[in-house]
Amino acid sequence: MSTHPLLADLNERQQQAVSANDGHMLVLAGAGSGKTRVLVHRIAWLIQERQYSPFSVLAVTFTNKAATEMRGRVEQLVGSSVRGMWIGTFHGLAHRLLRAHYMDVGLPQNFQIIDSDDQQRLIKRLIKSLNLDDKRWPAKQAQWYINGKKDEGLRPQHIETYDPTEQTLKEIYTLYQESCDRAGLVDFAELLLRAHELLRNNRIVREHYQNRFRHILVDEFQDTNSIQYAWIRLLAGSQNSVTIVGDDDQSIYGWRGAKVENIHQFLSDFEGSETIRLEQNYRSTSTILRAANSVISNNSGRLGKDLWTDGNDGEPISLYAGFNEMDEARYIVARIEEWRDQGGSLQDSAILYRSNAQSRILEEALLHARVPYRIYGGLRFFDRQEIKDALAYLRILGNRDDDAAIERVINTPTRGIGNRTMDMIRQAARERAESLWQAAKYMVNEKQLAGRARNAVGSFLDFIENLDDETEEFSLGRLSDEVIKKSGLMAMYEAEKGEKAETRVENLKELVTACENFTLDDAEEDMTPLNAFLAHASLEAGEEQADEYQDAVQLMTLHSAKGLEFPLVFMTGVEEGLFPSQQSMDEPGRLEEERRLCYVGMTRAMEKLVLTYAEQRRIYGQELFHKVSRFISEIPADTLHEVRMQTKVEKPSSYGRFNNAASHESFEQTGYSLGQRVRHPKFGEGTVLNYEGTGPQSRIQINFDNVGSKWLVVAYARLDPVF
DNA sequence: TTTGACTTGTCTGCC
DNA sequence: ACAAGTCAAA
Repeated sequence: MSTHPLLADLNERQQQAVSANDGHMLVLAGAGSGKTRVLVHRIAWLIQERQYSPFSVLAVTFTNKAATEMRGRVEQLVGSSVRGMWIGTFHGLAHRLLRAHYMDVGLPQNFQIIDSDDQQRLIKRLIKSLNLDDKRWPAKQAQWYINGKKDEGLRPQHIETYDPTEQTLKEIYTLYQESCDRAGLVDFAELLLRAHELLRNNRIVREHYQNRFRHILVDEFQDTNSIQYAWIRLLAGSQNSVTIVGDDDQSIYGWRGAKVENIHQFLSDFEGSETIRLEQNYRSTSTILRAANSVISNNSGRLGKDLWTDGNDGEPISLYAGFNEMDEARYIVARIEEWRDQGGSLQDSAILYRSNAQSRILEEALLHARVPYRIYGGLRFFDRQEIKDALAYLRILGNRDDDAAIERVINTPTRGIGNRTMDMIRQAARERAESLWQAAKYMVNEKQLAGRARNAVGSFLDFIENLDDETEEFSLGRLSDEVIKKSGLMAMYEAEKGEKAETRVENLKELVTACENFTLDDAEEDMTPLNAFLAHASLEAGEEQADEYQDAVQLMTLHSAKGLEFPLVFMTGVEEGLFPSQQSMDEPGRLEEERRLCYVGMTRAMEKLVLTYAEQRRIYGQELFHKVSRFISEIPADTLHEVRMQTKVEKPSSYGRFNNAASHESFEQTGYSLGQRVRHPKFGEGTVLNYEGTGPQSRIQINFDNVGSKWLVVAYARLDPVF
């Protein structure tokens, strides 16, 4: 039997998944088992072999990046455009549904998406307007409550509670929702919830989509939350085929409502579904795989899966104990330079960290060594203060009732509309149940404001109206340019001094360029360019604008590394309190999630994995001493290789598993730790490289900056620590 | 109302 | 360490 071209180069299990008949399917895909490949080939199979129209396929991913990649790969396989196939993130697809049926869900046509930062500001303001003590009721907590309820599919009226604390939270939720509805604003959770309600309550709409999407495929299913799952169930109806692909060991979004249990739920809700396990790993060396398997085996309640590879052992995993975070960064840069000098490409290396705050030191070290790098995530382009200011003006032009945008820029740059005036406008808006814009207009017209404030507010209103008239015919690029200049934003940032202000000016200019280059894609033909651009800004936050073509080291959090692979991977800050994070140590479930995150990180590495930690680290401006992460002790000792400074002093293998005190051993023996900087009266400053013996007679090796490396007896050398 | 000095909370993560 | 929030002076 000759193999179908779409099945060539696939292993037996993969072929089984790709060529399965209609019906439900769960693909349990381990890290590096060719999961994306299977999904892409499956879609191509449906279109080419089974003759399904691309219109009948719905594919859901978690990131825009994954969606774009998947579409491209399917088109490549099919050999033609797959226009009409719906592929995107849950949020992107929900947005599309709401746009198409805005009237059915009671939204204005030009509704806008607010990000969690906007959301928090809005909530903070509402808490104040309810005369609640904002110490007792932090906006963050209320935000968490509201989003949590929305993720569960709950509206305020569904919540019945006798707990006074929750009653107040419910009150905030109610008021928040009213404000959003009035202003035409939709938060991330609301996108999903509204789209779900649309499908649930509107039979015509529901049946339309149920009849259309015969095949529904969901990637990263372990990260779906309740509302996303309910969404899938509604679309599936009783006749459509649902394929879910996931890995319970890579579930790392429990904190935002993801439920691994959805996998079990799927098996009981979708009767007769076939389960296919992909366990052959094509990515990592067997050493890396063995280590990762060993770590994850400490978790309980796994669906069970044994990853294997027929690849070679490769090098052992390196573990480096930095003296502090600067030393850790220095070591990483040195290893990357070594990799590059041996012919490796920088793009093939990635530095992963637990939290974004860790990136700064790494950046500095790379910058210093002139090694190009690229950061994913973190503070993204459209999240920047100056960009959000400019976008707020654009939003007001599109919709005067956008209270969040008005709040943001009515006095940015300062134009004499202070807190007192704003409080009066807010109060009027609340009493009259209208937007800030309308209330401001009313107060100016009815002379409810004192002379100076009235002038200030009046001229702001006029400014916006005039700007809108003038720019009616403008292209998006010209419009943004005009807005930035006429609003005084550009002048304001130009007047500020310092490097920071300069970047802000640059960013504003870049925003204009982004507007000039922006084009609507197929799915957005129903929108105005302005609205489409604003939606892009919220849903994608500007991933694509970095220079992808330069050969650069990749920096990102462990979370954003999911789904990616690199020949050389550094996992940094492997310390108790950092990774696993302090917050995760209290609840047992959270610790297992951290362990899965560790598993995700390790399995990103193809050839070489380097783990690093710092014995001393500055956090919140305080020097802290962390122990090495417990996850290190879960790695088999024979796959680990401990590196010490430039001399690569190795610990005898009899240390085997590391106890957490071992890393401070050198300090106890000599009073100095490896990597520490010291000053000698004659030789100047240097770094401790190695040590020998114990007590005052011990000798230490120091690499002096000016005179090179020397062995000195601790008792006689008059050394002073340098900090 | 604005500005600058001072105090306080924050560092998980993301669509 | 940094940013956001608070408070008093101009």
